[in-house]
Amino acid sequence: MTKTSQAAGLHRASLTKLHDLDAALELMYYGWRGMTLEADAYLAKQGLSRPHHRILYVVARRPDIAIGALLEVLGISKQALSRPLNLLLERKLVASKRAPEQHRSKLLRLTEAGRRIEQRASDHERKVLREAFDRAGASGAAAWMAVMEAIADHN
Amino acid sequence: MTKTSQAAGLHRASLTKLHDLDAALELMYYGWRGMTLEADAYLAKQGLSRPHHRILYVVARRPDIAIGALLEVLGISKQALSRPLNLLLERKLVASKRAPEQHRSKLLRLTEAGRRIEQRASDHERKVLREAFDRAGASGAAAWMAVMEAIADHN
DNA sequence: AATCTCAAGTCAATATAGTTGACATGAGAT
DNA sequence: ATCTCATGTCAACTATATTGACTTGAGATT
Repeated sequence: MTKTSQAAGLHRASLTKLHDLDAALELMYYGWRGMTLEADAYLAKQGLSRPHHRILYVVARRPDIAIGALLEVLGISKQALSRPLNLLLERKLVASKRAPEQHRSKLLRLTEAGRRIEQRASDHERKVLREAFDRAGASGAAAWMAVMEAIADHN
Repeated sequence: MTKTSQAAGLHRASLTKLHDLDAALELMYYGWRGMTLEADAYLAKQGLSRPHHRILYVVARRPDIAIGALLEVLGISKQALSRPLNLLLERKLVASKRAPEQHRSKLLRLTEAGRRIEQRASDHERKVLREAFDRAGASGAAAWMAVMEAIADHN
């Protein structure tokens, strides 16, 4: 977890392009890495990682989400959720309470500390995007969004 | 590996946006998923997965690459490389030979079968990109590339 | 010839992120 | 009383990675 290593050689290795879309394909790969690199380093310093961040991100945007709904949004099994979520509960980054009327479900919310960590981690990612959008201008940013939507929603 | 599951609930969950860049941030996540979904399904049918594809992709574009150089490009440890690479060698998707002069290093190349699988897997990814670029037009595609480069090289 | 170095390979232990299956619990609904 | 439903937990497993320690085989150096 120390990650002092050569940070995955990722200076966009110079590979021969066999197809005209190879450059775009590689950009998707390195783009993901570029966006998450600093956030991951910050999270690692907190003893957390990507799955913890995903939980924090979703709970921040859906306060009082039930565990079942969280599982659906994240698309993982409840057993896979339990470890990272329990860590977040232990560290009091997430708080849970029973629903007042629907006493069967447990509702999740971020604590102040959880909100702070979520915000800082996501800020690292948004900073990278903001700088890229600033360079590209408003029209470039809009075009990027349109292309990404087409890719994301493809089928 | 069967992945018959509900494919990770990934219909871009409707989350409240706390920041104006949240939408972009989520698009990066779902974009990666959208691009790789079909390729991963194809690879799984072949009993392979992402790390195998990364190896095939790099070796296809750097014929006669040595193992040490491959490790650098991939940014992983040799122990992490050995399992997937050995599988590819066993299945004769990758062939290795000793360098003629520099007999210490082992040079890797794709076989015909390896080339075919690499091409098909990457084709799935390129298809998604091509459709998105077609919708966005040449200027949209260029803008996307420019933004992605800024994100990838951010550092 | 003996030794040093270097690329590659392998063994063991560990971490993380996920899976499925089986079962327990506690509360509401019938 | 029992059924259902949301949650929680135990166990066994898989895949992908890590570090450390060591071997092997070939070339280079002394």
